[in-house]
Amino acid sequence: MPKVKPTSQPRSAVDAVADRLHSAAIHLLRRVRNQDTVTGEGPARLSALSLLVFSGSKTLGELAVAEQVKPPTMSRVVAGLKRSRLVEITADAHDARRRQIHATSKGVALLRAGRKRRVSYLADCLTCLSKQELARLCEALDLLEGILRDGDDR
Amino acid sequence: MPKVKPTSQPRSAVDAVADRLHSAAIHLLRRVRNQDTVTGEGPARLSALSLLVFSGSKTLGELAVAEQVKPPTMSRVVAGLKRSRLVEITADAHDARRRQIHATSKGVALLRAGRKRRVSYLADCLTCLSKQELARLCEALDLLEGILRDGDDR
DNA sequence: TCAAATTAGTTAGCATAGCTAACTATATTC
DNA sequence: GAATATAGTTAGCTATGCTAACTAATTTGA
Repeated sequence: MPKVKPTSQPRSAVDAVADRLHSAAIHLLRRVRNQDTVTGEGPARLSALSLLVFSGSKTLGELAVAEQVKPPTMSRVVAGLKRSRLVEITADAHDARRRQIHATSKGVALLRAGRKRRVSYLADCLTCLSKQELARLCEALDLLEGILRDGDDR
Repeated sequence: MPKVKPTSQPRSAVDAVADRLHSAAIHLLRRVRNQDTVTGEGPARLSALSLLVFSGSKTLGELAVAEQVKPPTMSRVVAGLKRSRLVEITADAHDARRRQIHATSKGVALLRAGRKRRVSYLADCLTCLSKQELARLCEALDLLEGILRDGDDR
């Protein structure tokens, strides 16, 4: 939920930026998406795998929350990853209902390769920027990341 | 396809920005996505409808190319939009194989309402930025939009 | 001119990914 | 120890992506 704070900006200006941001994000991801198809795994699986590689093993429920998806959906995503031997599932020591999910080395490798491909593609797009422009983009990312971190609760 | 130009940046710096950009775009859209569910139409339909509202009537093939999707996929998306009375389909005067697809006024209204909801949500997220920070984000968007415009050819 | 080739779209059938509802199995609470 | 709550799964729906194979219309060219 967005913070409801008294805004110091004229609403229309904020709206315009919001709209452009949305559109840019859509178009950017549409470009990048095609780079992922060669892995043979869909976006939901890659995203979940990415989380596992980035932040270690998680239970199914934790994954579902992190990916903003319902448990049955994540259950199937994980089943697919397991079928492809990209994750392993082990019992939780303290709670027999829970299942800990870990990326396998194959999973880590696949993710790294995919990430490399995506990043290379985007990086190629960014090489036309000057050093100064790149720094400007970086600053904006700092801001965005801050916004996206707030309200991780939802 | 990205332009292949001699890069003036150290590769690692560009890669890092590319990676952060990718991640920020994913998380941003994941947030916004939930705002769209209330329309009762899925993302592919909303995206196609958006194009129709933004740039007027199109044939099915044009829509498929613009949305980077194969014709059968777009065929079904358009069928869904038609079922919901968000678009109308008319015969092409010059080529009886072609079908011109137009947004209806209901379609325009639905899209505008959805856009308003999305933008409001994002704008709420952005209100915590200062005027200066917002301006910085704006500059970065100028750069991004430039990059995304190049190679619209694909 | 009319047969062949191309082009626009559809249909059928498969996979992934989202959901809810209803279930099983384990933990927790009283 | 019985009731309740929690973690996951299963079943079954929809939407969105694909390819292959089809129909219908247009264009080519002998």
